[in-house]
Amino acid sequence: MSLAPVEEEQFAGGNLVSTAIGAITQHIRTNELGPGDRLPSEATLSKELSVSRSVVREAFRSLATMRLIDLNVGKRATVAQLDHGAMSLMIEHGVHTAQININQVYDVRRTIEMRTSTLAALRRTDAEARIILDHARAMETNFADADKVMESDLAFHLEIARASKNPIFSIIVGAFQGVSRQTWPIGWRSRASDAERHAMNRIHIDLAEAILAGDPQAASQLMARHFDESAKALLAAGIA
Amino acid sequence: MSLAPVEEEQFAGGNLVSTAIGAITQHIRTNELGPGDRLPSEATLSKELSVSRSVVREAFRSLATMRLIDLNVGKRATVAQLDHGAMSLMIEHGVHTAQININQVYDVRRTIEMRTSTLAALRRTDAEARIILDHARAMETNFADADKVMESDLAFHLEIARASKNPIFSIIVGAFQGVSRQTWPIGWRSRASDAERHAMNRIHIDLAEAILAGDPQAASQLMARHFDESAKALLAAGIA
DNA sequence: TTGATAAAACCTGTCGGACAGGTTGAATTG
DNA sequence: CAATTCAACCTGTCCGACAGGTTTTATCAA
Repeated sequence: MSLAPVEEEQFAGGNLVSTAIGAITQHIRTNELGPGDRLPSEATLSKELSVSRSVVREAFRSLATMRLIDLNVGKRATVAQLDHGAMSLMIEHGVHTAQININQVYDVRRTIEMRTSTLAALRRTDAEARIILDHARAMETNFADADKVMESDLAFHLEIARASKNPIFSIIVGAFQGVSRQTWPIGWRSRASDAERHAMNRIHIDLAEAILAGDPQAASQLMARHFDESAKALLAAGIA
Repeated sequence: MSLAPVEEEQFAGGNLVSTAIGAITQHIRTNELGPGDRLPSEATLSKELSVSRSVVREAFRSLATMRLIDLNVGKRATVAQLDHGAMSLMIEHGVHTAQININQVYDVRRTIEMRTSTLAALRRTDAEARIILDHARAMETNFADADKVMESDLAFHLEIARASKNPIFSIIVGAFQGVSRQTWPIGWRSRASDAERHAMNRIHIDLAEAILAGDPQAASQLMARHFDESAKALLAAGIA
């Protein structure tokens, strides 16, 4: 329950905040805290670590930004549920600072999502299969409204990741949503005709049906085809 | 160059720190800053955003913890290079709070690394191929010292990711290193005999040679076999 | 003019204190 | 015993201060 003084922490990163972060994560582990469990107050940690409240605050805030903990006014900090927020920021930062390009994002997504569609076909509940199919159909229903099509598309991919029952996949797929929102309209516009756009929606529906039918092979193949086609569309738009 | 006052920021997350974080990332984007470029000082941002220095500090610290920026005493903050630090913390947090289990980690790694080995076989430089092979051989050379074997193993996988020339893969593979360090000894011990351990090393060498030979198919197959075998070893140890 | 040196200005890390609200739990009261 | 009230906590934000480390400027000598 008690935390070791700063001097004994192995998490040293030169500054006190790093050690505080180490102490807090250590606290979570040694006490086997889970999502929702409450952490010590800033004042308590401040005393136990012999550092100022500012240091503890910066540590807390850092962990909150990474979504490891939740902060609320008046309430104590709590252990947070996994969330793609931190990874989203990271990916977007990489793209905006020219350290990552769109093709690389597509390659990762293709790799990951071929797997999520396989797993979804094997593990999805009936309810999940229905939701996935609904999203696919919504894309066709709202064909005229590109924004709605995009949101359904994103929801479709995320729901497949959820149905894979592996939270890491959900996080990764979720992390790319921000970037995808920026490139999606380009791909949509760059398709030569409405026929091609309908064809894309068709693949989504076929994929949803493969998952509903519990056919992992077909699901995976369709996902691959979807990405290959999208990459081609993006290439046509000059994103290479 | 100038930052909008807090009131106009769309990044609102209820607290001022979130808006400051938004303003800073926005600044990086609109000014197209890249790794190494300097950011405004805390005092400057404090004035421009009309918030206290504490708020700016928490924002900076948060971004530094996520490795989006680098902080140094006396120096101004700079844009950072991509790094798996943040994702590592996230994954470890997920594992320690029972939101992620080891099988899920293995599934993601298998999925990702089948791809990195494919790409490495296609894109590796000769120097990279040699380094990968060296790591594989080091595992056999240091057979008696499990710790050294492990470090070579980890370096082997990370180098393959690097050779894939997609930084996102490097980040993801790197992010799992912390967790792997904890499970690796279990897998090593759980193998029935030294013969099995040598067999595992053999796969690594074969894989390195497939990458050197530029055979993506073989590389990918060997990586898959490696993970299937490791999963079996872990299963034998009761990690399921 | 130029190049080295010293000083000033700037910057971050940490501390302490202060106050406005929001939250929680305990004492009080009906 | 239940509802209410109040005191104790707690977080969000601000301000001021000071110890070092860093960068720029100014000075001075060659």
